[in-house]
Amino acid sequence: MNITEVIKANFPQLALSSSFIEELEKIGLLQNFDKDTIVLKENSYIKVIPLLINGLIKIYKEEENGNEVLLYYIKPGETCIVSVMAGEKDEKATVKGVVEENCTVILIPKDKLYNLRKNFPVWNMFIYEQFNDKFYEVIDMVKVLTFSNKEKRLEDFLIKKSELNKTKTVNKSHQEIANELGSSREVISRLLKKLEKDGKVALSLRKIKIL
Amino acid sequence: MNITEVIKANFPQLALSSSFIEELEKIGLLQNFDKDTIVLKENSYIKVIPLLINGLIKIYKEEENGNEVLLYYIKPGETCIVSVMAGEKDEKATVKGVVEENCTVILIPKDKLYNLRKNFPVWNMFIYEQFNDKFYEVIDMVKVLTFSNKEKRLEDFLIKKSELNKTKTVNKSHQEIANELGSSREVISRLLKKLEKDGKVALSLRKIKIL
DNA sequence: TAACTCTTGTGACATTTGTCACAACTTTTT
DNA sequence: AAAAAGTTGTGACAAATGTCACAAGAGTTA
Repeated sequence: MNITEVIKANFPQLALSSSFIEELEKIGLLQNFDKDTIVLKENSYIKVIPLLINGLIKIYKEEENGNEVLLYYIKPGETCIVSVMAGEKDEKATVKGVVEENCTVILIPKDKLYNLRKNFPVWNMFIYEQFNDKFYEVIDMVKVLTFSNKEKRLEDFLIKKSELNKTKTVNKSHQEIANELGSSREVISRLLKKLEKDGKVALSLRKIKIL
Repeated sequence: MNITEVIKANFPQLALSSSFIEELEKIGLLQNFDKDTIVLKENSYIKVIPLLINGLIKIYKEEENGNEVLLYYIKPGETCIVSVMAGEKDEKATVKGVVEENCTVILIPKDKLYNLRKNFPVWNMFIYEQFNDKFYEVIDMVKVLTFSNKEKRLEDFLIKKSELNKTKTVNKSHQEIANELGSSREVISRLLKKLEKDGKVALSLRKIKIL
């Protein structure tokens, strides 16, 4: 597996520029990360930017008291925009990132970012698009949080997560889901039971099948 | 009032590049918008991008049924990033923008964006920063919506709004606030009464004074 | 000043969500 | 197989929020 190949396969917009691919061959580094690796720490400086080839990364916000909220997932073909920004501005991140499924990534050293921004319009457009996508995802989340109840939020979460998995099941405990959605285990259990009664899901231990 | 002056006064990052200012003198257009002008319509294409010199623009999301959620305000020194993105991608916006306080803006035609992105790293950095700021604002909103009650959300709103106004009062009816926060008038009235009892605000008709 | 419109106050009640307590069930470890 | 650890189910109750109904106040217009 070499960089040119994986870029062409996963980042068609970037592959449009052959000079960009050449550059990436020079500065990029292929690497794997195992599940549960913390790839983005709060309050620490960014050294590298990942381009995700395989796997799944979860980006979330943690409160002082340990509560967390899921913000979004990074999937193959995407990068971590909060890392890009923190890198460009040489600032600390204020969100956390953890590997949800074993990952393969291309790492780009932070100090190469300026050069990419200056010389490769395709890179800038890519960043714009990435930012835009996640921005709208989070905006949509604000909408759901404002107008919908937990049941709808839970349904949204299950559907989105199962789409990312490309399977019809979500393998998480009720407690884990409660943490990601900022709710309590009992509430999630109750709502899941309701969804099961309504014929929308099938429940088993650590496994929710979407029907 | 000419473009070079207002750029230097309101957009220091952009003013770093004299060639950028020159370019803007060529393609930019100073214009005023009155309160309540709709500057960003849902489902319509973008023709111009605004750089805000004076005033305040409200960006919000509207649901099918007419409900709305406030997303953020654009203040002097900022641009409308959803417009920039929609312009760059030639897509429709999915949020709305309305003038909250009479505005002066520099308008940049949409079809000049590619050239700016290609030739002016300061412009790209500016867009990155704008995106980043609003992204974190919305992320913060997700956090508040997830972990805080309406009372906290209302307090946050009042403080943020009064800071933007640079006065200690917010001139809105309870109904208007309820709309922006996606709640009901009665709830907002009750919570405001509570904040008044707690000595945090003083209430009069269409006027909330922060103490 | 009277009528009208917009705005605010408030009680009563329903629904949603959170919290506590505890039982039961599954899987893993010993 | 027994014990332990992790997971799920559920009733009871509390707190927060939404909804309905209606009254009262403040400003505007006739």
